[in-house]
Amino acid sequence: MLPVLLDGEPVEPVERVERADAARNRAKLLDAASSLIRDHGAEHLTMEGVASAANVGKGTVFRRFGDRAGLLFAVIDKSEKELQQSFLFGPPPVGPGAPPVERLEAFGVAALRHLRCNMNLYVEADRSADRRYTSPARVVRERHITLLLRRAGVAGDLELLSNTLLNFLDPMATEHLLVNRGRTLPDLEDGWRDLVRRVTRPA
Amino acid sequence: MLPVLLDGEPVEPVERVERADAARNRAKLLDAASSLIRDHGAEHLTMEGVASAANVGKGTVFRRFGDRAGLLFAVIDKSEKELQQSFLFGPPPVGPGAPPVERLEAFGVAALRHLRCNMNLYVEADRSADRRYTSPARVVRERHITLLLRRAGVAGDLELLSNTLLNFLDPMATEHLLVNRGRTLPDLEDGWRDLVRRVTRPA
DNA sequence: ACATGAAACGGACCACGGTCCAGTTAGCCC
DNA sequence: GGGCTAACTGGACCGTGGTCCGTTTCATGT
Repeated sequence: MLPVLLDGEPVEPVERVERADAARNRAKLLDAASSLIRDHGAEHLTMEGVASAANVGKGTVFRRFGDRAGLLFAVIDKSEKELQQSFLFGPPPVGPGAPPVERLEAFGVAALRHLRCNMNLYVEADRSADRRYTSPARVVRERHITLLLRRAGVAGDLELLSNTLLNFLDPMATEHLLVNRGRTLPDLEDGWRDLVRRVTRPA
Repeated sequence: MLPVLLDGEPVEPVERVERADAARNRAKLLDAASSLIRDHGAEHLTMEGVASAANVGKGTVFRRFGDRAGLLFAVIDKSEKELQQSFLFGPPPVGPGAPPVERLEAFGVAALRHLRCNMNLYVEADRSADRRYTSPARVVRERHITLLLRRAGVAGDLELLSNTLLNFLDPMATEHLLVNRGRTLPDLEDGWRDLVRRVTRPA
């Protein structure tokens, strides 16, 4: 019995398991990509390069990851998940237990530091991206921020405010400030805390 | 007498005049590009297409405009200049004469409406861009916002605050909210005014 | 074991952005 | 006008992201 499809919703409840060879290739490709990135930098990663380093056809890379951004996000995924764990379930102040505004401040600082460690990877993933605003990572972050804002009793259009805060942590924006403007990480951390306070401050 | 070059600064004070044939080709190319964009949308503009529509070699397009983003910015330039005129020299509240916070609010609203009219062009120009943070248009806007914040007596890191405000007006971010999130232009205008108030509100 | 069909594979192929350089031309000085 | 040089030109060329489709491989039912 198939599930009933009510309308044109982008349903995908099937969640087919990946065939063994496919899973093997996914792992080989992720390994190859990580190595290449470590050795030559994400900005020099090419799809053909990954394919041949993994002894696999180019088409396979695209079939597995969709496009270059997809591959890069997959490479990022592991460490991104760790960050998510820390702010969803980890110890305060970034995890649950601290007051919402404090958590918000801590979240941004953690995100900035995390970003700093993987800067070129994040920048590269964001570059070719319509995904920039729809990546699962971003969605999770946005939900988190929105929740904290609500808990902090902030009134107003929380979706827009969340987006504004998230944009402060945007990889390319951050890189621009650090590289082209000579700002430092502590500058940005202070800037984040200040912004959070301004946004959450009651009228 | 040449100007003295102190060190490795990226000096470019020469400002050579463009040769007559070069100027003619620039005009032909801009015309061709505008037509193609009007007829088929900026997202389908190709450099080769522009070249052949203007009866000119592909190399010439790149020589004149550097890259695709450069060409798109050049096409945008005229209307962007009009916007600049309005907030630098036009009538209040967007131009000089109104109190700074009011001008800031009016500026964002004007920028959003302007953006809305040329959405795909701005999005396309921003897409392939490291220029996103260094385009002359952005620099002018940032100076303007910084100035208004200073005049409004806002304390804090004005560079970061300006960037935050500017990012709210980012073409891709705006498009995402309008298209993927179903927000409306008035939503965004309200969001901008609210953000300005939060940012400029004294501690 | 074997048949069968869906999923995965690989690499030829295409489009487009960007580079290069040998040949041409505009402007300037005599 | 004639010669000189820097600027301009065009299009062949390259690298890379992404598609396509004939072939191969896996999983499952019998």
